[in-house]
Parts: sequence; C-alpha cells; structure tokens
Amino acid sequence: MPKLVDHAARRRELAAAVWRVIARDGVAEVSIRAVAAESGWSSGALRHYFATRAELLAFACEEVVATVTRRIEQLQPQGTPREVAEALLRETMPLDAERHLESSIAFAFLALGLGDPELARVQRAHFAAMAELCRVVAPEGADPRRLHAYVDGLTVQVLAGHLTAEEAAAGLSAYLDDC
Amino acid sequence: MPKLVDHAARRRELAAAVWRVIARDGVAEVSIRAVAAESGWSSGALRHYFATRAELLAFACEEVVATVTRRIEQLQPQGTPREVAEALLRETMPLDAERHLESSIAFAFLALGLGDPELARVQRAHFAAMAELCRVVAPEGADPRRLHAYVDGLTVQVLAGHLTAEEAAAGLSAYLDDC
Amino acid sequence: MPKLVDHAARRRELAAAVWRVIARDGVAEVSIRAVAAESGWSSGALRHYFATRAELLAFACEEVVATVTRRIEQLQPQGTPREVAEALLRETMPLDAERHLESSIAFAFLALGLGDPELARVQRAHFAAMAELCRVVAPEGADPRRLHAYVDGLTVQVLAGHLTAEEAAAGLSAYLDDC
Amino acid sequence: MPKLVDHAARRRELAAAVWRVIARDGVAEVSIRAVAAESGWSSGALRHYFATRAELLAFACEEVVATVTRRIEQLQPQGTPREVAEALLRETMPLDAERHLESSIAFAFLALGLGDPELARVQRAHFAAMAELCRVVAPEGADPRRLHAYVDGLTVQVLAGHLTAEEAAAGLSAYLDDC
DNA sequence: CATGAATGAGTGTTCATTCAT
DNA sequence: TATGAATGAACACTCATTCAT
Repeated sequence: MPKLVDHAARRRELAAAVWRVIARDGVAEVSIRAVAAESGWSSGALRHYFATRAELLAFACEEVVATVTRRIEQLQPQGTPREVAEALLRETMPLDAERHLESSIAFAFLALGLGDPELARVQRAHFAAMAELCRVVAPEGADPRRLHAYVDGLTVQVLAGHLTAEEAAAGLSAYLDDC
Repeated sequence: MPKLVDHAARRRELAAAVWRVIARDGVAEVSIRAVAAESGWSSGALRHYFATRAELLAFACEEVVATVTRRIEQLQPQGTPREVAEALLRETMPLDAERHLESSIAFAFLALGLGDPELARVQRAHFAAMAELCRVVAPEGADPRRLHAYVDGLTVQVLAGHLTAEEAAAGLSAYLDDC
Repeated sequence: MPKLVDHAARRRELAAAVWRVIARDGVAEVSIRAVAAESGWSSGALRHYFATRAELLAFACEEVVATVTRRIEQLQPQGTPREVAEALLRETMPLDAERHLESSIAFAFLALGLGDPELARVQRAHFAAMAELCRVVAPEGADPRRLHAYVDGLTVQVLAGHLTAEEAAAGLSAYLDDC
Repeated sequence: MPKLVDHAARRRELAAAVWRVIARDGVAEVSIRAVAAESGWSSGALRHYFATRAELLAFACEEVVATVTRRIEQLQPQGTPREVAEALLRETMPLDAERHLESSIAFAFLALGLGDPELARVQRAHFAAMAELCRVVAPEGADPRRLHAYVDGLTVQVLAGHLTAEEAAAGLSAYLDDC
C-alpha cells in the first residue's frame, strides 16, 4: 500500500505558500521554485498536485475567495440590520493584518487576471458574490451597487497606502449611517 | 559635434512602447526585449535612457499619471459646478478605449507596486492628486473622500469586467445627482 | 501464498506498450511515465520488471526482432523456391501497417543503438538472423549478401518515405525475377 | 559600431558541434547545453543563431546533406563511366572515418525525422538527390533505383556494424561489375 | 549614441529513479 | 507485488544586464 496523501489538503497547503510569497515578495516573484521553497517541498513535488503553474495560481486565487466566502457564511452577526451589514462588509476589507493579506492577494490576482482568462473567470465570480452580499445587506433605500463600488474603492485605497485601515472603517461606518 | 538627443522625449517614447506592450500582452509580458521590439530600438539603446528594467517601469507608470494629470489641467470645462465635476472625473475613468488603456496600465502598476517601493511612491502621488481633484470638484456638502473612493471603486469594477463603461458612467452621474 | 506473476508475460506486455508509444509519438517520447500510462500500470510497477529505462528499451527492441523471427519460423510457405523466398522476405519488410510498425520500431532502435552497446548487440543479432534467412532463400547463383543489402535498402527507403510499400514490393519481386 | 558576426559561418560552426556530439554520444544526447559546451559558447549565445533546438537540428541535418552534395559536385572523377560511378557512390558511403561520421549523423537524423516533419522534409530532399545521382551514374541497362536501394542497404549495414567498410566497398564494386 | 553579441542565471516543465507504505 | 509520493537534476527557453565595437 502506498503512502496516501490528502490531495485537497496538500493543495490548500501549497496555495497558502503562494499567498505568503505574494505577501512577502509581490506577485511578480511567484515562481514554482519560490513556492516550493516557501512550502518546504521540492519543486517536483508540486507537480503531483498542480500540473502547471497556471493551475496553481488559479487554485490559489480561488482559495482566497473561498476563504473569505466561508468566513462570511459562518458568521451569524447579531444586532440591527445596520450592525449586521457593517460586520459582514468589514470581513471583506483589509482592516486587520489577516484581511489585508487576503485582500492584497486577491488584488494582485486581479491585475494578473487582466491577461489570464482562467483567473478572470474566478474573479468575476468573486465580484458577483460581493455584489450579492451588498444586495442582501444594503440598507433599505440604499443602492447596493453604489455600496459595492464604494467598498471596493475603500479596499483599493487601503491596499495602495492612500487610506489607513481606520480611515476606511470610519468611511464605511459613516456611509452606512448616511443611507 | 556630438549627436544631440532629446532625452526626455526619448524616454516618453519608450514609456509609450511600454504601455502598448502592457495593453496588448499584459504587464507580465513587459520585458526589455519586448519594449525594444515595440519601440523599434535595440535593447542596448534602452540602456542609455533607463539603467534598469525597474527604472523603465517606474517612469512608464509615472508617465501614465502625468498624462492624465496634464489632460485634466488643460481642460476648461464649461457649465455648472455639477457639470464641471462630472466632466473632470469622467476624464479619469475607463469610459472609452483610450482611458481604459490608461486605467488598466495604472492598475497593473498598482498591483506590481505592492511589492516595489519606487512604484508605490509614484502611486501614492497619483492618489493624492486624485484626492485633491475630488476636493475641488465635490459638490458642496458632499464628502470628497467618499467621492474619491466611489470613483476608484467604479474604475476597478470596470477594469475587472464587473461593470460596463456605461454602467459606471451612469453610477457617477447618479451619485453626483444625489449629493 | 504469494501472488504469482508471469514475469516473462508481463515484460512482453510492457514491451508492447513501448512499441505503441514509439509508433504514436516517436522514439524520443518513450519515457517510463509514458510507457506506464500506455500499459495501464503505475510507473513504480515497471521497476519490478525492468531496473532501468535502458533495460526496458533493450528488451522492447529484442522483442521486435523476436516477434519477426517467430513469425517467419512459423510460416510454412508453399510453392516454388522463388515463391517461398518472396513470401518470407516480404514478412520482414514494411509492406503493411503491422510490419511498418515493426520496422519503424526496429529502425528507431537502430539509430538509438549507434550510441548504446546493449542495443547494438541486439541489433547485430538481428542482422545476423536476416543474413541467415537470405542465405537460405536466395535463388541459386544469387549472392545472398547482396539480396540482404538490397532488402534492407528497400526497407529504409520505405520508412523514410522515399518509396511506397508497393514500389518496394515490386522492387523485390523484380530482383528475384532477375536472379 | 557593434561587433559583427558572420551568422552563416557561426551557424555552420554550431552545426559542426552538433555533429561531434552525435558522433561521440549519440543522437539522444544532443541538447542545447551539450552543443553549447561542445562549441565553447554559452547556451544563451546559441539563441542568436538558432531560435529553437528544432531549428538547430534541422540546420545541422541540412548541413550534412549539403556537405556531401558539395563534395560530389566538386569532384571531377576521370576514367570510364564504371570508374566514375564507383568513385561518386563511394563518396556517399561510410567507407572512411569522415564519411562514416557523416553517414551516421544523417542516419541518426533519419530516425529522429520519423517524428519531425521539418527533418523529414530535409531527408526526402536527400533521398531525391541520391536517386538523381544514381540515375546519372547507373550503367546502361542497370536499374538506378535498384542501385540506390542497394547502396543505402550497404550503408545501413556498415553503420549497424554488420558489414565492414571493406566488405561494403567490395559489394559495390562487384555490383557494378555485374551490371 | 547605438548596436547586437554574449553571458549566466532564471523560468516552467519533464524525467528517471528511490522508497515508505 | 504494487503504489504513488518525493526528489533533484535535467530539459528548452527567456531574460536583464554587460560590453566591445
């Protein structure tokens, strides 16, 4: 009997290594060798779990989105609709170190995806999920699409260093107040 | 008598070649060779104007920002404050082919810049200029920072294919109406 | 009770997989992995029957020769000596799909064998067997070595696409007529 | 002014390195790195003269054929038609070290060419040229195609180690005598 | 100023081989 | 016996950079 490996778990482990490389060195530095070194496996070993670099990147991108989605689905925020909306939207924004990492990875893939149809597909699904979330949580009378664009704008500005996390959080809070 | 070359003009010419490569093949395909071929110069010739690839990229990024800035400064839109605001902000958004190209280039650099301090510096200047523009044109009583984030969010969503140019333009118009 | 495996049969089965790979993809594409996939066994399983890739190739080469030899030995062609000669020699030439496959495999190994002593040994035995066959079937008064060289020349020219199977067959027939 | 290199000469120089690798290590050992090492250039340098490995191989193959062809065209053998025929045909056969090298290279490419259309094209041209030569020199009443096949058969048997150079030469001589 | 030759390290990918299970 | 996980070196090819001319 051969040694058996949980492929799905190993793929997630390798995707996490991709994230760490992106976070530390930037998306331009993601190479098979760099991910192998980061994960502690040999470069050949990655081949058992991802046939190509593109497949690895697509999965790593999908996993970021899935991670955020899972977290939001498991949250059962209590409170007024206004409080629920703020709690859920904050989960998607780069307001602490972990969420900043997630957002910067998703953002890096976004730029990469401009030239990669497979990544583009994953990302459109991501935007659609965010649009749906905004539709659900937007206060009565507020335009969920405007909310979505505003949240995305805050996110970009935090990632680019134009806003601090606190400024973005305050912006969101004020926006919801004004609806 | 030495041959005299207009360094600044040549650098702009090469930056334009960078843009064309990004637009056609994606930011991952920008190499010295590709830019040399696109510009019609030899790869060695680029060395006289940019010491390294990083320097070339930083300048190409700076030039995108400068181009948008110059265009806005030269515009003298007529009409009500509301009309002026919309006209100027539309100039910064990917609403036609030329502006879409500019925005996607700036956006590509943005993702790249997450791991490159020099690019990050250029981009922060860009955000600061946009913030200033929003401060100037925002309707009385409206929060210019909220406007800025909203416009950036619309831009990202168009680039990612989540919104069409028309939807983004309509969003901006409605937003200004509501202020 | 241990599981019993007919090693010789398994080795022949794997050799046949090698042939199919050569026929479909060319000799340069013969890898352990490709043969494993083609045969339906795991790559590790091949290790029990062939210690190295070179050993596998040598056996696959030997088997081609042995297959042709067995077929010829089992034939009991009827007719005049002239008819017997033609029938047996045609068995060795790439005149139909199956024999073309055999010949092209033997030929591929021949080129490979120029740099591999083990393959070279197998191939010299092959030439010796063909020489013996020609000695037996050559018409009285005809030089069996000349016949052998002529048949080999026809074979090469068919494999290289210089002659069609029909032209080669006609050449052989005319040659035997002229003896 | 840049350093200028005679591209055609450099390509021939690199093709010769390919030949030496084939002669010493076999056709399976021809890699860009091996040719680079054999030629004394860096692997990157080869890229200036051949865009891909396939291009390098095709040129090296073409050059073998061209070398033989040039040598035959420059020969002006004296004597009877019988003597001229023998002299020219001997030039194409592996009867001395240099010609053995040439033939073994051409032969190695032949096996490779079974799976490479570009090489196959070069080789068909080679066979056509040989067929033409045989048509020109074949004694009156002799079948030039039979002569061609016989010469090719002798060549294969020498390369495979089945015949010595002397035996092949004697075979050719006797064949021409018998026409 | 401009060229293009040259380098050598880098890329993704493939591979034969080893080995614990 | 058989599996498939794992390694690490090899492959073709691309690249930024250097430099003699």
